[in-house]
Amino acid sequence: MEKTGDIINRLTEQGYRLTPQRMMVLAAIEKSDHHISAEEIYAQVVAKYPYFNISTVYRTLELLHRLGLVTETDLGGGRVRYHPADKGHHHHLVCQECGKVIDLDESVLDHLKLVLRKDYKFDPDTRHLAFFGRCADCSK
Amino acid sequence: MEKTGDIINRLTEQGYRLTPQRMMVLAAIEKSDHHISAEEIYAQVVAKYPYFNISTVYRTLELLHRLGLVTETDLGGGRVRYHPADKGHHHHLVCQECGKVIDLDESVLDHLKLVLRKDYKFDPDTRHLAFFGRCADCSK
DNA sequence: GTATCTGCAAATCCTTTGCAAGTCA
DNA sequence: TGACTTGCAAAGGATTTGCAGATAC
Repeated sequence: MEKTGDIINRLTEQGYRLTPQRMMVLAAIEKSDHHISAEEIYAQVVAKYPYFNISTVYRTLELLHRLGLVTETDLGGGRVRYHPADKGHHHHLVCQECGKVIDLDESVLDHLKLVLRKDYKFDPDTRHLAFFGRCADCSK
Repeated sequence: MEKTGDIINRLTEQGYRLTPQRMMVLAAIEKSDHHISAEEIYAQVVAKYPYFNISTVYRTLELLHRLGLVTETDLGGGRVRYHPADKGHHHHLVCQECGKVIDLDESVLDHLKLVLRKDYKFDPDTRHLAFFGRCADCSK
C-alpha cells in the first residue's frame, strides 16, 4: 500500500493532520480499482466506524483534490467520482443506457489531443476524458 | 423560425398538445445560440408569464428529449444543458477553469469514432461529446 | 495548548413527483 | 367532454455549511 503512504506523506508534509477518518477514506479510494463516489466511500468507512459522517468524506475529498492527490471526474448522472491521481491516466466510455463505464486506452486519443492543442489552443485534461454513448450490450 | 415550426409539427403529429408554455420553452431553446439550462429557460419564460413554473420546463424538456427533438448534454457542474437536435452536431471543449464552452468541428472526431466503434464496440453519441481541460486564456 | 478536524443538523442546489385544477383538441 | 397539462407544494438526492465539541501534534 505504498501509494496510500505517499498521499499520507504529502498530507503531513503540508501540515495537515492524519486522522483515522482520513486514513479510512484514503484506504477506500486506494482499494477501489475503479472510480469511487463519495457515497461508496462513506458506505465502506461507516461499516467500520459507525459515527463516521458523510460530510467528512466530502471535506476530505475536497482537500485531496486541492492538493492534487485525487482526480475528480464528472461522468454525468449528477455524481462526481474520484480516483487517486497517481494511478495513471485513462479515459472512459460511459454508456448512457446502462451506466456502465469502460476504460479506454490512452493512446487512442493521441491524435485528437494533438489537434485540440494545435488548432484550438485547448489543453485537454489528459487524465480523464469521457465519451458518452451506448455500449455493445445496449446496442443489441 | 422554421425550426420551431418543425418541432411544433412533430409534437402535434404525435398527439401532444400545443400549449403557450411549451411554445415559450421552445422559443427560448431556439433563441439561445448555445446550450441552455433549465434554469435559464425558466428565467426567460417567467419574465413574460409570471405564473410559469420550473417543473413545466423539466417536463417539457423530458418530452422533447424523448421525442428526439432536443439533445441533453451533461457538461459537468451538476447541470444538464439542452440544444435543439436539428441544429447540427458538434462537440464541446469545456474549460474547467473559467467554464467557457468552445464548439468543436465534428470532423475532428472522425478517426476516434471509428476506433471506438471498431475496437470497443462502443457507439458514441455523435451529437455531443465533451472534453474537459483548459482553454487558451486560462493556460496563460 | 490550540489550530485543525469531526459529527451533527440544517441548508442549498438541481430535479422529480403527487395531486387537484385548468385547458387544448 | 376527456385526456393531457399545468401550477403548486412537497419530496428527493447530492453536496455544502455553521457551529460546538473533540483531537492530532
